[in-house]
Amino acid sequence: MVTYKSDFLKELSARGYLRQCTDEAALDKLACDEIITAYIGFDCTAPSLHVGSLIGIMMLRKLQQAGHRPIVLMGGGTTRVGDPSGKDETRQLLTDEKIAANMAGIRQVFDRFLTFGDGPTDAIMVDNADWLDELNYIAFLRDYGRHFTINRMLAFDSVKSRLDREHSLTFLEFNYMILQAYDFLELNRRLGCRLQMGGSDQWGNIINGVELARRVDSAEVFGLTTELLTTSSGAKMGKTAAGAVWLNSDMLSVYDYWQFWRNSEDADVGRFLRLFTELPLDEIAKLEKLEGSELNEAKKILATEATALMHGRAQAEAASETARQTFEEGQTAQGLPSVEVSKAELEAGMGLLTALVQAGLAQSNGEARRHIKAGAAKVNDKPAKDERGQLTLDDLNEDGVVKLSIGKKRHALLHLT
RNA sequence: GGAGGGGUGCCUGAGUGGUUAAAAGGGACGGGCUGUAAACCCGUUGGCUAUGCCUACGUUGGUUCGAAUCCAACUCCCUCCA
Repeated sequence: MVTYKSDFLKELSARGYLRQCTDEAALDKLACDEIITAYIGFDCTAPSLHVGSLIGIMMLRKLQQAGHRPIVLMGGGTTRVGDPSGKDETRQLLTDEKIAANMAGIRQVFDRFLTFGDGPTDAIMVDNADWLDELNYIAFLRDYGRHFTINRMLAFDSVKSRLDREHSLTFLEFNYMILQAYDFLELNRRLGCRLQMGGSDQWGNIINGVELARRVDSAEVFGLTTELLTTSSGAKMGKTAAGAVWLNSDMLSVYDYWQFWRNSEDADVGRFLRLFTELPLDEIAKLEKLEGSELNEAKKILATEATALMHGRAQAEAASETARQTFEEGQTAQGLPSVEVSKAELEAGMGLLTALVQAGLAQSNGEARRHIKAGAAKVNDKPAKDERGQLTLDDLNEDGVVKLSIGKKRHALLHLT
């Protein structure tokens, strides 16, 4: 491992963020000498970011902590084009309204990780629609298009994998990398941005920007990528039974977010502690040395610390307590994700299948039925065998709720409105 | 513009007139073992008001008692030629 002089790269390196860098020696020197302005772009393809983006968000945070200035680039313009990286199929074109709504959802998380404002190291948020929307086609092609060769573009993974797999890649999407490269140039001109960061899948797009800035403005800018977030067993991370691990709490409850981290594989605990918590490294070193079931303590700390960064300490502690009651004491913890039902509905008798679906424990009645058949469904911790079963007021426990479970880990409560 | 090949479920990929809601693998989920881990073993994997009905093999139409399978048009992709 290279030894860095700057606080920024020292920290990133020590915590295992770094994958590739266009010129680490020069970037290291720059980080020592001046305040670097750096950015990461986030496309607005969903109403929330998910854990896959968290590593980037953390990097922006580290950047600011090291005394530099982060830019959050919202891809209001590029989302209208669609990044082909890692996608087999052309993305559905999103409407402008949808993009605006997604952007509003995504913005929320950054306040938790960054300090925004007008100071020299305060974070800023910009939208690339501000400059992409007004580009003139011919002028753009003449000024910038001539710096890109098709030969090179075809060699990029994002393009190549599409072509290799005999999937179509539209000209629209093909332009994505040019626009992303142009973003970097534009941010360099407007805000003096010197560094673009991103996941390793963005490497191709990033070096395009670095190249473009050098060719057009003779500007020296840098690119830096992180490892993609995968589990030790190689799976892409970020999925749960319910879907993606969203960062916004209206998309995924704080409790489920906590659970996601709690369920990390043994082999990932140390790595995740370094990447996604701000515990001191020596403490992490101790935690990851724990063996066997003792490692569960480290997982709990990981879960609580990571959740605290995202949702605040109080909520993280609450999720932790809910989990403790549920798993260690076998109680019906009030903090479990819950859905409300009307008294009338329960009085009339509510189908067990319907209840499981409403509680988000199954996607369809059919799935709920299968779970019941497999013996995975429980009502108030008692196995539910009857697919035609009804829930009534009698099923309310002493706390006035019905606890529904699928398997050992997934629980939800029915509350009366 | 010409010739040939192809479009199957979350993904890869079999299937060339009926027993096909569609082989197999992957992934995912559930059960077992455990430590809310990994590995391993077993099971499940279109929807519904469910002994039935609906939707589904690129799209639309046709042939047939019956079509993912045959025909036609359209569309998209791949390879070669121009």
